Amino acid sequence: MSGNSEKRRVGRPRTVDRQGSIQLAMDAYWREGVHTLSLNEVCRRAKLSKPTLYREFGGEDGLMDAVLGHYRTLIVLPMLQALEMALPFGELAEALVHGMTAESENPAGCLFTEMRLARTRLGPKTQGKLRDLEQERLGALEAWYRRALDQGQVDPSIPPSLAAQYIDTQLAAVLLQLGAGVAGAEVRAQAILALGALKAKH
Amino acid sequence: MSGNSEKRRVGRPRTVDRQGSIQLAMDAYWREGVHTLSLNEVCRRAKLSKPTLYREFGGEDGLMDAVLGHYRTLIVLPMLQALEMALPFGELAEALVHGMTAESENPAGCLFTEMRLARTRLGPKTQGKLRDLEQERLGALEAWYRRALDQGQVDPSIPPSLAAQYIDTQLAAVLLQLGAGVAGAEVRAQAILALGALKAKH
DNA sequence: AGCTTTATGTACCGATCGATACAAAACATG
DNA sequence: CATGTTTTGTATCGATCGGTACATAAAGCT
Repeated sequence: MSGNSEKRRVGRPRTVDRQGSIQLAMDAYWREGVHTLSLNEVCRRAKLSKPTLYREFGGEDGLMDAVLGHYRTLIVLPMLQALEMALPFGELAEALVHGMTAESENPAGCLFTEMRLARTRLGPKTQGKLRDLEQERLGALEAWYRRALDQGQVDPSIPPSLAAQYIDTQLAAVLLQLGAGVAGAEVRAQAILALGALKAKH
Repeated sequence: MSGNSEKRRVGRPRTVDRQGSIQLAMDAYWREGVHTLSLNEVCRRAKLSKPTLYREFGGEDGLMDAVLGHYRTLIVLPMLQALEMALPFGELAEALVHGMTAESENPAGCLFTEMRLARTRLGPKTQGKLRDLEQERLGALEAWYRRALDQGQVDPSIPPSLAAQYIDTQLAAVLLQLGAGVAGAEVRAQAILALGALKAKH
């Protein structure tokens, strides 16, 4: 039972650039919206023929699943890691909001947030990965809040699970407003006001 | 030039029930989502043949415009009038949130909020009416905040225009979460926490 | 070279899309 | 009742949708 995963392969070798296509698809979904692109248009953007998309990803659901995974490693994980920084709650929160509202090469808004808003129209794989991402994010936010709680920086009367949901909601609102074209400064002011509600009264 | 608007009419009289169709269309859009229904399906729900829809409303854009107008008089205006009540800011805010998160015969979420999130996919008339509704709503919220300011109930360091935007954002977040299936109690707790950030410190 | 195996995209499928031409229906008028 | 006028929905349009059969290309094997 030597698990020789390198199975013997003969015939024409693969030439499909999966990672490249995933990147292109992510760009397209991000820039033009998840639900505005038909499958044909997605194929055009990702430089995939339609049968290749079905062969490699099993359909649009599989492609979105892969795109979401790519988005996680590229965007979500770095943001969650930023939560580990040893900064006072208020400062880290402001830094976070500043980072989100700053000018960026990426399109405004957030693929993750957009998908969350219309999850019923997503395939089962994509919905599953979306749920996983939400859990991961909520967990990280709750851990952050608990650490701040230990240091007396936040309001102890707020349950950490509620606080995590609240932060999640507020950060999603930031991205939504940015996506809708609201000016960064205004969004920032609102977000800082909202997150300030969590700070410890003294 | 007697503006006799009652133009002479001969021939077959109209049998189309505009108001009824608008109501049916609103129900359908609300319950099943604005962007999930094809024009054919909308016609089926609204009990309109497709040519009738084009004749009476000029297309889906016109129908949505009419639906949004109906929604305004039915849902938005009563809510804006509730802001006129002579209650302390905090109490009125809580009452508002309670009203929104309470069980209702209407579908969860909000047609207005859903349209705002994907306005780029709406027709020009609908987008225009959407902008008008937003202005009206923001104006009412700002007036509410100013009144509360006069009575020392809210934080004077927050500009009323920012406060109005903030409240608007938070109420939209409430409806979004409800539409996503989050439990009413959790949504309520978050909203009250968020709106509490506006209260005057003493 | 000839054969086998795998990868690839053209070209096509039926269904449905948004949009409209037009004939039948329903009434007022003469 | 016959005629004129307006309303209404059937039946149809070309385009595009998501999805796939199949001929061709490109490699290894003998």
